Amino acid sequence: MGQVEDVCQVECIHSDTVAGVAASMDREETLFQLAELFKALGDSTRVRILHALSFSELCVCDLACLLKMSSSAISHQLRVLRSQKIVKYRKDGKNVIYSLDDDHVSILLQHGLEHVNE
Amino acid sequence: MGQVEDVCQVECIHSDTVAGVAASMDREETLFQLAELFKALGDSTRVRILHALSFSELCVCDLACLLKMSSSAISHQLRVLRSQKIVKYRKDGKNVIYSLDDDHVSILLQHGLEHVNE
DNA sequence: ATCACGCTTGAGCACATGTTCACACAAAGG
DNA sequence: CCTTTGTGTGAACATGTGCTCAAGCGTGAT
Repeated sequence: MGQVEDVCQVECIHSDTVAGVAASMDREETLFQLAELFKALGDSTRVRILHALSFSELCVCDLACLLKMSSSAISHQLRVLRSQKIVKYRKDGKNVIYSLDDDHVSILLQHGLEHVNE
Repeated sequence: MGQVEDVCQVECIHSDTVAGVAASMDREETLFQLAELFKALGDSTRVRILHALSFSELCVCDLACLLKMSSSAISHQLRVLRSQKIVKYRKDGKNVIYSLDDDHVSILLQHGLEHVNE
């Protein structure tokens, strides 16, 4: 024992408040996806990619050039961003041109920047 | 050679566009802090904590009870959220009661949820 | 076809991260 | 005083993550 009892038993200090909040909270799965979304945004390289794409669509090579990183590294990160539908892409000959998927993303970046700038 | 050349040399496909974007981008430090903010939001436990706090202020023990986790684990995560000024707290006797720091946080959660819900 | 180029991907490795455990600390009550 | 309770923190461990390297795939040009 110790790891179970430490969970503060079934009810705790303000059990009525806790019950109310528990009833109001969204589904576990939804919150998990929300965390996955923020996790995808929570990397310096990916933030720089998205910030760049908020000004103009760019191909992988352009991004690599802009961020001074290998195109392999950029491609790996774009894969993460694609998996969360944060960026979309179109093919143009040999190039693959990426852009932000929708304006939700710009809005998130904008509000995030406002928080950072106090 | 190989790791340097792979950086796509100094200029790449659309060098004019890249130059324009490079001129428009925010400071590296700002974007790093933005990534740190999203990183703090990018965890399932922390998202659930914040979502709960969006309904009501709660003490550590309440959160532990609500999320069925040890208060130690909750405390560790609250430390991360404090470091990014995402939550604030006040002391009430033996209890420490946490709440969202400002409405930027609610807004970020809200827009994030909208993105998740397509 | 052959080649070059832009891009993607898997393996590997160094490093970061989340939880548990044990302990320490402060406040309230005995 | 001592004990209990709510909370914070460091070490340790397992797992996750980001980059490099090496390869492979498609497209377009020679």
